[in-house]
Amino acid sequence: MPELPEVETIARQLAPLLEGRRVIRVEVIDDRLALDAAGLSGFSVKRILRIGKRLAVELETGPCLRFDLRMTGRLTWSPNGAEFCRERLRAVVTLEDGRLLFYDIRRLGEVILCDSLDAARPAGVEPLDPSLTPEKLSELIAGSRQPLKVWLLRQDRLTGIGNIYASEIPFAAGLRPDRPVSELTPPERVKLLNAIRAVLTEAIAHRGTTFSDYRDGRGEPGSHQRHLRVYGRKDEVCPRCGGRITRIVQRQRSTFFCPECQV
DNA sequence: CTCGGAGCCTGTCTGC
DNA sequence: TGCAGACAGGCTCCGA
Repeated sequence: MPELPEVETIARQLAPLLEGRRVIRVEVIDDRLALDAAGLSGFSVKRILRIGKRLAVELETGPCLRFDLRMTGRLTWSPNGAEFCRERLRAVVTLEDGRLLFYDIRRLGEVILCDSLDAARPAGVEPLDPSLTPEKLSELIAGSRQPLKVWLLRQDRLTGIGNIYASEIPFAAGLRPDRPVSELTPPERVKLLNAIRAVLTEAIAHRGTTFSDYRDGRGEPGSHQRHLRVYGRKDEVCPRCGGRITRIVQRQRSTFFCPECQV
């Protein structure tokens, strides 16, 4: 479920609630989560931040609890005294004045204890980091014969883009998602980089995209689904050229694009 | 290295 | 109504 904009939203909302608070205990409810976090009790939360599609809870003493939400993972803050649902609750981090609740319908999510923040970091480059220049993007693309959309999903190149934005970005760039990425011209690579930034930034401003399961750190749905140009809009009219939006399957996953104005 | 497919899970929707 | 199949925001593993 959550991609970079959704996890960024959750991290920004949770940070002021968790940072500086002491961890009382970490409770693992779903035994699919192979997590022993007993050693974290008593230490304070230093920072909450998003890295790629992951949410990291960094402790003062160095270790870091890493939440991979995958398709249906959800993180919510519940202040002391508030009622909370126990259904599909997979883990609970109890702090001084409330609880961080981890829910996950499909149970594909993970919670991993890392030695440090750096150990929790994925291999790829952050797409919104200023260090991602057109030259750097070309370095990352070099040698790949994958189609653009499939390449955008590679977390070892750029980290944080998922299936929704991997359709929205090629549309914003005016590029077909099935173009081999290494065949993009230098001007097309600049367009691609601008589209990556614009699409992710706009989605963050809308607190992410909600179809069914995603909720932000306050338990509220995002609003970016109202602003999606092509994702989930098969057979609808292209908002740019009036063409017909098409769905194709790449690597067993849906891709949406306009065959008229994406070249 | 790349690629395609299966698998991990649960839930919803569609069509017969 | 019942049931099979497709599909869903992700990722890893395997063999070719």
